[in-house]
Amino acid sequence: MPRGRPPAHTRPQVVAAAIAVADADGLDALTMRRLAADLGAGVMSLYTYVRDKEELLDLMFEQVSEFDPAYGGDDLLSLVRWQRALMLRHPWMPAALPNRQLGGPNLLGYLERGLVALEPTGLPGGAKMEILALLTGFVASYVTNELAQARAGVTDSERVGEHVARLQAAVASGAYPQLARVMSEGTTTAPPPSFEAIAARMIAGLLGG
Amino acid sequence: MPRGRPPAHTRPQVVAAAIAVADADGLDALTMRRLAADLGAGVMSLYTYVRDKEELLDLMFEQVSEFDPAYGGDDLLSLVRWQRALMLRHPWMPAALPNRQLGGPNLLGYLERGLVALEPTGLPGGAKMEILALLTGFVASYVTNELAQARAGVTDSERVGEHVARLQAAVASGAYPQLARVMSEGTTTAPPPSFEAIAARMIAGLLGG
DNA sequence: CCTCATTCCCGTACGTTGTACTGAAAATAG
DNA sequence: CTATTTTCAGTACAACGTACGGGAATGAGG
Repeated sequence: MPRGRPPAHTRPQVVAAAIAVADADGLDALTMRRLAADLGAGVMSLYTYVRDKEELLDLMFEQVSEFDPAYGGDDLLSLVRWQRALMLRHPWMPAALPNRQLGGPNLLGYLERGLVALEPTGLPGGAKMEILALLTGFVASYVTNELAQARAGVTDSERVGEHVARLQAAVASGAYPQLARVMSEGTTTAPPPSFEAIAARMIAGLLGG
Repeated sequence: MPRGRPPAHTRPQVVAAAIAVADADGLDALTMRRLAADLGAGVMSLYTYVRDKEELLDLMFEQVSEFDPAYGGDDLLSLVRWQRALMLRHPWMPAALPNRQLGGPNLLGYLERGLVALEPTGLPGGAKMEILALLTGFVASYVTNELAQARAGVTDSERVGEHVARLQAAVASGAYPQLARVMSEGTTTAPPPSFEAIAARMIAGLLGG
């Protein structure tokens, strides 16, 4: 039987609460105090379940990254499709991606699947790892753009307002004719190619098409 | 004639000092106090030259991004080559890339050049912007990997040590055979394809090759 | 020369963050 | 009971960005 005072929570519970905060209010809102308050716990109690905030972020990634076979099999396009779905559901992932360490079975499973998919290429291991990292970075960039476009018009935030003003002033100077054309276009034109198409071409390019 | 007390520094000087700190000791070392100390100024004096730290980072990007024609002309491969050189020289750029606003002539010039290069594609403006953003994200990912590999073996840092230990434990479980192969390979195999090759294929892929 | 308006300098101070320290609280084992 | 072990959580600290406000240094007008 376990000795000592019984834990009031479990590690997955704490991590789930952190994910909920980040999903709802963004990564900046995820502070140890906020998390403790949401759990009804003392701030320092969290450190029973987590060494520090970095580890908490690692665990959030791991917990969120259970592979869903609905997105396909062990080919790169399926993996990338799955990553995009994850990041769209959890918009904090791209920003938290740097400095992450993949330690748990979910993320190691993803890595293994990616290596399997790259097996027929016969590339050296380092090159495979690099390709997987580049693909993840690509998905993060793509989703970041996607989310930024979804926020366009909704957010004003003072800061982007000034940015747009600066851009328009620069355009008015006449020194950037192509930029002027793009900005006058608005969003009325046809939508850009789909994620599937871009991702497929990117994979082909990375594999030496 | 300008009235009032004369400034003790100039804005480019302040920005240059900030770049020097980040180049030498990393982005985390770039605090307002450290910057003020390096300049021999009071901390709050910095806010005469810069609205806040975000703007300082924007100005650092702008100041660093003077285009060097030695890297080529107005084609995408030249632009990407130039971006990589910048990021290798200033390793803090990839990490500081999110939330940046390109306001100055250097960065707007880069944007204009990129749009010119994409002109023959006939794509809508939004798609052009997206391609440029994705390319920048790709370069940032690539350089991040490059720098991480350069640090491999040099840094131990306690945190990566544990990471490697976890990986080896996972590999020892036998559940990840491909990962095991890659880790046993070491870095003895042939180097991965060059940046030029990967970048060229990525551009071709993004343009619909 | 004096005064005033203007501009920059910068010490102090506040709120927020992650987390080290410490001791109380709650369980089991003997 | 007592001892041991584990978790809980209040207090406290260092570091951060920066708001505030008064002092200092200049040119302009009399």
